[in-house]
Amino acid sequence: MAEKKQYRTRQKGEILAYLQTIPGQHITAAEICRHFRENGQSIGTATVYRQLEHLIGEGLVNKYIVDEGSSACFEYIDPARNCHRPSCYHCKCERCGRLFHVSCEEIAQLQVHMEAEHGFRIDPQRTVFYGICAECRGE
Amino acid sequence: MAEKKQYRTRQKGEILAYLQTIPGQHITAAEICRHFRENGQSIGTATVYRQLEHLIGEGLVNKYIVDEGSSACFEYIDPARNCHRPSCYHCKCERCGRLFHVSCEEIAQLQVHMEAEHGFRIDPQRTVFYGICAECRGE
DNA sequence: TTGCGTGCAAAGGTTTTGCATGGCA
DNA sequence: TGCCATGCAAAACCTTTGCACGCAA
Repeated sequence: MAEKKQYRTRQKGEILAYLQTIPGQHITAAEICRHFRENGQSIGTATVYRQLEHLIGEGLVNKYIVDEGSSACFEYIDPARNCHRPSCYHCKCERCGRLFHVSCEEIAQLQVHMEAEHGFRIDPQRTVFYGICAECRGE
Repeated sequence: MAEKKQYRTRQKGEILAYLQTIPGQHITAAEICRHFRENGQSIGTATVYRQLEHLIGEGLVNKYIVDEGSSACFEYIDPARNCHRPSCYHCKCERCGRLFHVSCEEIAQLQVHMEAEHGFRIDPQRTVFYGICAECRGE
């Protein structure tokens, strides 16, 4: 893997800094653009997409396809909180839109089972459980 | 829910009939269009999308958003085989792009666990496991 | 100076929508 | 005769790409 030389630019720094203020939250490329536009520091759409791609490559950001027709969601992953350990998964509530982290023995077991019995090695970083969260079901 | 009156048309019948020949397989709207174009029975793109939407509403077809940039996948659900039982999930290989069905006791158990312990009711229809399939790992 | 990054606009691809026409009941 | 369905094209939408210029190292 050839490590490409990367320059530090204003846009790159600002995008990362902004994402770090909302770790674990879903956000679209368009929303990132809007955030900077409203703060008077406009960043081009293409640049946002290109920087997000870099961050994904560095493992700092995950990308999720949540709905059709709408745009993809990006999420900052705090490396310190080590949220990408093997059995840490994401649950997305289809009603309130919130994103939860789940990490437990049962999921780890399923992961082992899937690989042993079905030959399928799950990628926890990209896999998202969709469903309804406790609060939304209670109401 | 108001049942809308529906007419039986050539296009509707042909789309459903074609999908029924490939139950459990994934196909895009464009591929459906191409199939009919090649058989000399052209059906407009808009019509295909509109009919697929009807079929989704009737529970005969499922729609999956697997990747981004590419088109959505549709799949005929045989009502007799009841393939949308609670523990039927999809696995998408990130390398070869194939989409597999998985239905086993372990996943069903995880589903129960997630609801009991984490209060999260998984929606199997929308959840997709991403990872690497057996063949791609073996090579 | 080198060459990556940026911004704009245009292109690319998928899906939706408007509108006149066609066809089922 | 109603009115849903169709087809075409245009629109809407998200994302990528081409290109000239800017800027970090």
